[in-house]
Amino acid sequence: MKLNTKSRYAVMALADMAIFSDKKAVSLRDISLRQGISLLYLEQIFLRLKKNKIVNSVRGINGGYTFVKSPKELKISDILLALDQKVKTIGCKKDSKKSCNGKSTKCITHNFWDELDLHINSFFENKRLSDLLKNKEVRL
Amino acid sequence: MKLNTKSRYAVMALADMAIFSDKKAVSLRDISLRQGISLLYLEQIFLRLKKNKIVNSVRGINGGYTFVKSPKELKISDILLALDQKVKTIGCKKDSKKSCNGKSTKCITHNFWDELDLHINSFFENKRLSDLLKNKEVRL
DNA sequence: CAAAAACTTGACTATTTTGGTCGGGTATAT
DNA sequence: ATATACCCGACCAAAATAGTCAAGTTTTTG
Repeated sequence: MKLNTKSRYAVMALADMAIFSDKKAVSLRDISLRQGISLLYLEQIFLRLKKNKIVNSVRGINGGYTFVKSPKELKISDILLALDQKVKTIGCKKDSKKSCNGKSTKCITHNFWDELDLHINSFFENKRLSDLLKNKEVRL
Repeated sequence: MKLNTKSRYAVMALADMAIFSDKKAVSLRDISLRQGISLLYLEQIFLRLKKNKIVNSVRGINGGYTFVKSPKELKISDILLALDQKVKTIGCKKDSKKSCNGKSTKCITHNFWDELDLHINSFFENKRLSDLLKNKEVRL
């Protein structure tokens, strides 16, 4: 079980933004250089962050991205959601026809996976972006 | 982020075994039929469970698999480990040359991912197979 | 003993997901 | 004007996933 790079890079990039955003917009180029993430890939990621109202964009020569919510208010779960990465450990879906494995009843481990999802998602729900930056010296 | 079917089926199959093992070995054929998992796939899974001392096998006509540890003692983390599925949310490794993204320092979000791994793994560490079966009516 | 049930094992494969890149835009500050 | 930076859809190679296949071996029981 692992998180994909898209989600990971998104959190990294936004953490970077949080550190370096002193009112001004932060450009992807800068983030790319500081965090070692491909610029083109970052564009793809920020497209979705923008669509999901995590960031605003500023075009033009001193452009870049700014936060919609402040890092203090921005939940990690919001970020993952923007990238379609909510945790769904299993396939047991509430399909109309069959639940779980084609049986009419829930599979024996169903409740367990539900618990797991809850356990993981609550972690992301309770973390704000600003929490990641505590005790971080800023490296320039 | 999702668990693969191998781990999922392993837990399901072992839960099934726990319900139906009244001293006797449980055959994969029975598990396959009850849980709707491909027999051939189950074989692949149980091969690894056996190699990792989660189950013993009994050959021959009334053969099947039995538990090495009782379901009361068997941790879910043991099962996942047998299938190489310990949680490792990210790539930040302790490589000798570079940590995280090629920088000499840990990436800004490193501690966060460590926390996440810990959070998830502790869930699996604290669950025993027998815990999944509580409040379960046995369906025949 | 023969036959069937059940485990053993490695190799193989189709599909999907991942992790990006490419190319051609558009907007805006200086 | 022009350089910088966002915008966006299409594309693609490689890896992982989710199985299947084939060809066994072992053991019980009729």
